[in-house]
Amino acid sequence: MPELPEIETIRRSLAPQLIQKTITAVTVHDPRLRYPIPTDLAAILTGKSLENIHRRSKYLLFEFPHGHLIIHLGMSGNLRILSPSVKLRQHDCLDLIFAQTLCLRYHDPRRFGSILWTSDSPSKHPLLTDLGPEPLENEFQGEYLYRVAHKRQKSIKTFIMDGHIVAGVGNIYANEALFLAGIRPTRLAGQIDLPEYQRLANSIKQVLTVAIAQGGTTLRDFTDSTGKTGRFQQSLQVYGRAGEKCQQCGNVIQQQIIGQRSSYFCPVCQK
DNA sequence: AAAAGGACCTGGTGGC
DNA sequence: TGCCACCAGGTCCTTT
Repeated sequence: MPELPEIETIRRSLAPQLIQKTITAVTVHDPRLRYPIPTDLAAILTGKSLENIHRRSKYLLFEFPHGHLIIHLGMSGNLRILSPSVKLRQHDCLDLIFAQTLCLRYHDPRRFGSILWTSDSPSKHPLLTDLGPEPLENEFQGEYLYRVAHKRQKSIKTFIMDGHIVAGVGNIYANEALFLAGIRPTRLAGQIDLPEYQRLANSIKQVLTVAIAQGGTTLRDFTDSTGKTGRFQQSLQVYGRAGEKCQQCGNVIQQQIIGQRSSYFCPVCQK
């Protein structure tokens, strides 16, 4: 479901409601995610106060005095804040009750998500330690992409969707950023020059920044923790628009599978 | 080392 | 209406 802007939107909707509140109950309804939810989560969290919520790539990091709860939503996960009396639905996996009144409920039909606990620095967790730079940080620039792409033979689209190269760019925003930069998604990463990479890095920053400002992209079911949908789908230039006219030049948007993922581009605007 | 493909899951949609 | 194939916002693991 969610890429960086959607996770950031969720983080921002959760933070004001939950920070500084104490967990009064924890219930694991169904531990079957990509990795099983720790069975001792209630013992770990009950009575602890949430100090902050951070984001790294598509991971949400819930900071407690003695460690971090790491949550990844996979393809179909979502987090809602509900009254604890709201009835469970199928695929509800976990309830965290804050201050006896707020229920943070994790729901995930496809069960590709993860809920992990670490008492160490989250950046040292095996799933996070090898992640690439955050695209909205200053260290992420075209020069960096150009350097790490040296002699790489994979498509540029697959390359920027690799979280070990740059964190948080998924299928929607990879397509959109390549359109904005005027780069064909099938080009090989090692054959793109420095000026193009500078354009691409700036396009990634721009598309993610605007998407966050719009509350993310709702294709079918994304909402923030209060149930609000995103608005960025109205700004999509190529994703999901195969057969429609390019809004820049009028030519027909093409669709092609690249690295097993649907890809969309304008054959005129993207060289 | 890097690339390609499979694997993990369920649900919605469109075709027949 | 029913059945089936295909598709989906992610990412890890195995094989080549």
